[in-house]
Amino acid sequence: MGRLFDAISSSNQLENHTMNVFLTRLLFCFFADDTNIFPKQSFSQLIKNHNIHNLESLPKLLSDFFTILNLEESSSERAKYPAHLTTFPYVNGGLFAEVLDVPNFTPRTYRILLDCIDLDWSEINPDIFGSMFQAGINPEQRSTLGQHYTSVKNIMKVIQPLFLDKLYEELEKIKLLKDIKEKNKRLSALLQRISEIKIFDPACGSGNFLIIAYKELRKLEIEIMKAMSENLSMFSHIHLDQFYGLEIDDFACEIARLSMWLAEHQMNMLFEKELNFYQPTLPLKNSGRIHCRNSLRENWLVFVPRQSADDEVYIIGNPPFGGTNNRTAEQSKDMGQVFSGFRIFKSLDYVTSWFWKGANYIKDSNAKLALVATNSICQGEQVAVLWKPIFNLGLSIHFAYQAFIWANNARDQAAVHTVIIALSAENFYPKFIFKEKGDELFLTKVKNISPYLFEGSNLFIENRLTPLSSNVSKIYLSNVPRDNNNLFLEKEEFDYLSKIEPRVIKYVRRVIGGDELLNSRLRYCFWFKDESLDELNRIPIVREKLEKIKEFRLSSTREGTVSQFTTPHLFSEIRQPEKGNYILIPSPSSERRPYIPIDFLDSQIIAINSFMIPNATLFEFGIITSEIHNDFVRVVTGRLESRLRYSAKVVYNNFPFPEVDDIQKAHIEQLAEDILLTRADYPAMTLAQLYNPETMPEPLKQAHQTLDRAVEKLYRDKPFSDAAERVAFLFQRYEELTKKAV
DNA sequence: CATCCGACAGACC
DNA sequence: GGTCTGTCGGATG
Repeated sequence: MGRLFDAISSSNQLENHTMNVFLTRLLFCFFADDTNIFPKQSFSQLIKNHNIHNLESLPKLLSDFFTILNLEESSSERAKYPAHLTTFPYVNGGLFAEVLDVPNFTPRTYRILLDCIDLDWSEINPDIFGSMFQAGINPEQRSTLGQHYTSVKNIMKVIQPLFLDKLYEELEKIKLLKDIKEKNKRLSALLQRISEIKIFDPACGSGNFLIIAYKELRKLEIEIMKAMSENLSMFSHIHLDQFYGLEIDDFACEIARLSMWLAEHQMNMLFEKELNFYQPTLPLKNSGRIHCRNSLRENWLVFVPRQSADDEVYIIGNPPFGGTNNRTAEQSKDMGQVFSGFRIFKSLDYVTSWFWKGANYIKDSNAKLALVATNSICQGEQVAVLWKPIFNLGLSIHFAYQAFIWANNARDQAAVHTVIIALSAENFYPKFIFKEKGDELFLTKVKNISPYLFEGSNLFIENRLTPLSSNVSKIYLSNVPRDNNNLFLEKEEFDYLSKIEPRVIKYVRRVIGGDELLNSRLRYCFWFKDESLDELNRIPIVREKLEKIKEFRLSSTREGTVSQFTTPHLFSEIRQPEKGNYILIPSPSSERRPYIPIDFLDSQIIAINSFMIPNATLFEFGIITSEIHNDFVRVVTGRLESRLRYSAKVVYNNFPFPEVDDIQKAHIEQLAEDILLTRADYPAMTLAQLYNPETMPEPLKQAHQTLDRAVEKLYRDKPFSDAAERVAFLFQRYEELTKKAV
């Protein structure tokens, strides 16, 4: 089909929309041929019978053919067309309403068309073919669309807990009724109810969510009808116009509409098979209320109107994600409109726009929402910014899927971790937290779901510039080079330079980022702080590197970087401690480790990609490496996919350190030192190996556990039973401390 | 002026 | 080609 598209567009000058509609019509006809929608005549024959030497008349034939499909069978207009066309039925549904410029066919494109016709279209699965098709057609979308495609499994995670499970529960309850009359009455009422449900996907793409939701409601309807013993309805009560979609891409929109018809036809066939009532597919009804619009610039109430606040509306979908560095100018403008009136919002992901608009749609109503999102909206700096205003609308999270790996057809392990979050104005009890571990699914019923998607209060940890706890050392982000790697030296280059240009060696320092710290890698960098640029430029090797840095900085889109082209010998940001030791905390670091590995370093060693606590004490080391601190990190910190990304403003500065006297402090310091000494017993192991759960030496585990218990005891005498209890305790402490501060 | 993030990126087996 | 785990620099507040 991609070949057909390429062939047609290379030999024709058609508008995008025209091309999209034309291909959609062809697809419908292929499908109609193979599934008996065209009972008397076949489109394939019509095309195949056409004389290949007379291709210039093909557009006229197709154009007439499209007109016929748009003419009611009783219409006198039909008589004006040849007999082999008028045996085709009236299709309607808007698919053939528009008068189209039909493209010309070359012998080559005609052959490709015949190849397409010969495929078996009856087997196509409308829930997935849209995305496949779209990816195959649109060159610039070929690379990205596969990633946005939502599998049926993932769609079910959204719609089952949102409404499907409850409807089936209701059906099962009714089935148990003894009184036949009452039972039938209740079944009719349920039928009526599902015929009034509205499903809305505000970023519907090619319609996956709408199609699956439609099919599932039709299946439920069949079950309801089977349970009825009288007044059996002979037709389906569920209509495509209960399904609403907004989609910015015109082609995706056309495909979504088409897919809804295909799904309807398939469900009609199932309906007939299960209940023995024939459902005519033609003429097509309104194919859902799917509009090609920028969802974020529209008032959703106009597209999905409500008779009253009691209407049963479900907003579902998987809107696009886009972090601050990954948005188009247009998308940033969208966010400006959606979050107008917000003082801070630009650090939010693009996907949160749909949450905020959705939250405003469902507030004070019976409408509910469940959307897929990147896990970053429930971690780190975004949490307070987004969830505070949402909860202030009187909404709560009534079910959630904790972060899971996004699986798609492109790659098994996708490049993002996702969550599913459902919001409603109704305060359900219990609320459900779903957690996937491998192939297993765990369900916890809880009283409240925190914005971090754990059981707990609606407390948010806000960005804080200085430590909440007094008498704690300040933490700093490490140095930032912005040098395009020109100030750095690997071990080999360092050795080489030592030989050929020994006068630069005095400027070289060891440099440590997460990688070097954890894996004991040796890496060096030029540290030209306090050196004269003119002097440095006299050394050819250095001069060459500095030229490259100058060029790199000048080409940056970041103003601050550009202005530093005059100081190419310096790191872009320098915060290196002048003397003494500092604690280095890598960011990020694997979540598999029971503790984030941290270490003391000499100030001569330059830090990058991490956090530094200059002049830190063993006490601070002990607290940061303790289990309770790591528990806190796991809940609140931002993550790189699932990796823990330590942070200053979210984690360290908000962590309620325990209050201690000198004796208690000395005790912690001694236990912290024990850890360092135990590590030193394994000089051949890297920190990554020492803290790998599979290779962590038993004595080191012991030393940590001893420290863990001692730190816990500083908070309260009674031991905690698990991480959840420790974090709940810390949150409470945080709340008290922040209240006091006001 | 300092920090957080990545519908990732790149190394390693 | 899976699997594992952290670079780097822009945008932001």
